[in-house]
Amino acid sequence: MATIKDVANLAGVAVSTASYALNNSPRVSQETKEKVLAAAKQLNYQPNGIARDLKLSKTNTIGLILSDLSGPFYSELIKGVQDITIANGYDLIAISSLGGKNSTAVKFLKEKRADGIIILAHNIDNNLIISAAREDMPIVLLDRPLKAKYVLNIQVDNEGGAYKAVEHLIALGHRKIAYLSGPNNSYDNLKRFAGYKKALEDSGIAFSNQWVYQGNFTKEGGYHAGKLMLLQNYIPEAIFAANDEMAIGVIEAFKEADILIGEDVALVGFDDIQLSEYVTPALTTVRQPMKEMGVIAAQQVFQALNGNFSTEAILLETKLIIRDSCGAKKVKL
Amino acid sequence: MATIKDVANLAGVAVSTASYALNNSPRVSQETKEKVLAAAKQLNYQPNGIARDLKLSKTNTIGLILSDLSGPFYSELIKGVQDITIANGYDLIAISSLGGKNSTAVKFLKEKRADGIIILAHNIDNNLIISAAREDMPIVLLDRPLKAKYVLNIQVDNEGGAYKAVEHLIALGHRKIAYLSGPNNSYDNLKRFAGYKKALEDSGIAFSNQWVYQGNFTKEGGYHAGKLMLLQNYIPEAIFAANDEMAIGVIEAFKEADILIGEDVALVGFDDIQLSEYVTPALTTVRQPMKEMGVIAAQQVFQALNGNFSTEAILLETKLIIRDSCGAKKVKL
DNA sequence: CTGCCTTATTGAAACGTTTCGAATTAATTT
DNA sequence: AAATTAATTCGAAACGTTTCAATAAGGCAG
Repeated sequence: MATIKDVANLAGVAVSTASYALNNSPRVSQETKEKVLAAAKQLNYQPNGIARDLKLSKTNTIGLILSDLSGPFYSELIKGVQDITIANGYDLIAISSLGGKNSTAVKFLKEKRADGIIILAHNIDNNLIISAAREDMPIVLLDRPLKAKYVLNIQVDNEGGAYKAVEHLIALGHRKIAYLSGPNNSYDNLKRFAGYKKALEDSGIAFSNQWVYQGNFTKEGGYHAGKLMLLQNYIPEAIFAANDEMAIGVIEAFKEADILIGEDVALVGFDDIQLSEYVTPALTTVRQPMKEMGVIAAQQVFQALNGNFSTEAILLETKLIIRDSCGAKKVKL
Repeated sequence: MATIKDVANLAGVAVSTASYALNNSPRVSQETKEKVLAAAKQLNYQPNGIARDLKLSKTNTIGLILSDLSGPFYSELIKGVQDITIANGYDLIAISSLGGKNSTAVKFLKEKRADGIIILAHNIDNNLIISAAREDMPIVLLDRPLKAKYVLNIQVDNEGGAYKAVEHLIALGHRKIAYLSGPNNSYDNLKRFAGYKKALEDSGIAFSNQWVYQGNFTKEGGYHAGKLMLLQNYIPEAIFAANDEMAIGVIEAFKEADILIGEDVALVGFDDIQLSEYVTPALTTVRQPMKEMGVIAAQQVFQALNGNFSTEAILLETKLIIRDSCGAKKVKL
């Protein structure tokens, strides 16, 4: 692979002039500029970006860390982030935090391989984030609050969203409302649980622990929780699932037992993933403004890179999307 | 940020010894090793990965270039690739080819920012791929054939898959079978179209150009094509859509006109995206072994990095997944 | 013709690592 | 005690850029 040195040699100039010429600096004459460009072309010269990054201590790249690159849930988020990074002339790369201690994500954080980082991955440690964030590598955290220097916070109003969902179920006349829970170490899950409890409380419904089922945010988890309800022969009047994937699992489990969701039991999810609209019955759910979140996250990164660190956490509103699984439409008829 | 030089100073040793110590080389005594490690800890030293990459001319990273990071279609592929890269101790980063000439993907290719590249993105130019591929950066191409040095080919048997799908429709008694087409510059689409035509031919059905509708591989495209059929008042007996997203668009269009898919008209898609199973009626489709493709692609990269360049293109088999939209299940009853 | 400003070019240092070969010291063998 | 070998440590070069400060060459006014 030809280096700038080869180009300089072929063009008969110093490497510094070659560099200036290639970067179109006004310091160099038109004549030599052409000479250098010709040489570069002849040698099929491609600058070594890594050397450049090292010299400039800048990568021109924003890293987006996700807990699992393959989740369908992130599409819109990525789109939002991408729009802004492209508009700012930066590169975006997506990184998985899969693999724990020596995941690519951890390496990226430690070794400052990007100029800014956006994280939506519960399995990245707070301490790592704190020690990795620097003035020239601000970090935007999307799934939990963390007050630290060079760390920015954006959250969805999980508690409010859950409140809306459960309030809706209560308005439909349900009292025995089960909570299908995500992992307990998930901040999102905790907040949604809080919203659920608050809604019950505000309506004077006593909360009971036996209404809580663990589903781990996965479809399988939801399926098993549904099966468990059936086995225990305890079917609640309504179920609030802390995310859509689990809700879809429940639908499958109940379908196998010929229990009609939206009639025999009401169901509401959270997230509004693409599937939710297509599943039968269509899932009533709480929509998160994922694209907006991506846009704002990226904007925050660039603002921070320009020295404006907004200190206060941003809270994004959710929206209840009423479809068929909660039975509301039938009630109205 | 502390550098290795600072560490060496604090530990009172030369930079080279510090380096050896940090890399746990046997050349350095236990005693100094501890001294250096202590100094590193005290300074919160983090090695600069970019400098390391430059020195070693190696990034320990595999790049996966996708035309659109946010497509739901890639989940399984990514999973497969990820499994193998992690197993080999490499990092994986996903890159979008969005943005044309100065997309991140192009930069990655030109500047050799990864040790190997996997591409599933029709908007990356053949010439770019040819000039970017090198012994120390092999490229695996997933969506089209390209014979070039250091370029490896893996394809899905698009033609065979399409053939199976159309053959199935013919076996169900249909003769007037429409083709819902993807973009004409897509190799995948061309192959699927070829399979469609061959199946017709082999059954002695004359092909007609008016059976071809353009849907551009998008749901909207499929929707409009469906609407167009309705407007023209020409409903075929069966439709073979060159991908699932278009098929789902058709379902929506026909649903609005109260035409029953699976009864009034048979429909088969291609890809078996996650949605296909959940849509109503569930979509009969041709499944691509996406995860397997990812696994094999990654394996090929590592083999190439070890000097074994398999020259022959790999062709992966597809599988017809029969669900409700083709009406086959009803026929059997 | 000297001195001074422009303009164009250059050499060298720097970014933060790794690693070769040499140098120093300690240990072992003869 | 001298010579060889082994164990440590070190200095310097290298990876491929960018950019500062210095130099060289013209051009022009005095």
